[in-house]
Amino acid sequence: MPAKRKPAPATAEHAPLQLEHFLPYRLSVLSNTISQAIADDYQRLHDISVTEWRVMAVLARFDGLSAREVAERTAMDKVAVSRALARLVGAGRVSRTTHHDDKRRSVLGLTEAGWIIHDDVAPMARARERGVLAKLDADERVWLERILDKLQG
Amino acid sequence: MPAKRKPAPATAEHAPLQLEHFLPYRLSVLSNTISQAIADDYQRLHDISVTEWRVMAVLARFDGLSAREVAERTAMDKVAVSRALARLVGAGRVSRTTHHDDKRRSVLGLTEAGWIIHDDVAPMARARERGVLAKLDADERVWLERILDKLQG
DNA sequence: CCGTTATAGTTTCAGATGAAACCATTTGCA
DNA sequence: TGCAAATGGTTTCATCTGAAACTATAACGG
Repeated sequence: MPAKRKPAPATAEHAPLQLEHFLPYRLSVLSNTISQAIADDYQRLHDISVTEWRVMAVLARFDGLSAREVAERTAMDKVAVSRALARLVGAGRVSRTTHHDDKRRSVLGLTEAGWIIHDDVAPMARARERGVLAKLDADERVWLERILDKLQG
Repeated sequence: MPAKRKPAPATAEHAPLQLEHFLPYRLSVLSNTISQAIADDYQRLHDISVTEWRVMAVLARFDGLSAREVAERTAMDKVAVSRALARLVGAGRVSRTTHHDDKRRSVLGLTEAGWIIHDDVAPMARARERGVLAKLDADERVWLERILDKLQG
């Protein structure tokens, strides 16, 4: 943590933000810390990026999605998804065929190799999540769930 | 192949993550949504990036910091800070002098022009924060505060 | 003092990113 | 039908990013 410093602003008429109490900033720091810890886990073991992992996670849950649907479910943009898919298909972790009715769409799914990686990474991700939640008691966990639901809606 | 897509995974032995209930993922989406909304505000009005705004916000609060101290307080890396400072100083929004005792350190602060931008952006950022918090009732706001404190510690 | 090590900050390089242009296919509708 | 608009997906381009190398100054140990 930073050392002590001149606490007050020069002139009283300005109203500087206090980042350490500013919700958007706190969420950003917290989120980046947690996501980075998980990413470190799987980047060390498998050669895989955050975007690639998100694509794999969603294909593990929903088989046969198109690229656009993957983008929707991961909240990533379609360029990022396209590139992640190129790498994943190239590495034999995801299979891609063309939709028989609509030749624009691809039909995506994990391959056996993809499942092996998934089954290794998913428990690590869950363990990290548990590590975070362990800092809260049962009440707090319930409230957090509820608060996130409301903020997202 | 069964009827439509979107069903459960093929084999029951896999345990796919449910991203929509996975805390790290939800935090990431929420945080990005909020931060992006604020960034849109000030990028439309002033030509300023997220990193630049963070540097300005912290200098508004703590005058005379060095670049390293800014990096600490913003949780950004020193390369990002260095580059943001180069642009800010170039644009006359931040002043930079050399520390009289230690010629390696810089001594940073907002200029008048910097303060004008700060005083325009800070209220917009606060308004966005209020908009988010307005989705919660008083109880929930208290719990959120408490939960963030515990998760960060 | 002098050499080693540590620190502040910048530059370089190589990869990631997103907006917009692009191609192919499908859909809407006159 | 036929053609404009919409959609799925990829490529391009310009920017952003962080790790590691680098420069300059300061601190430390003998």
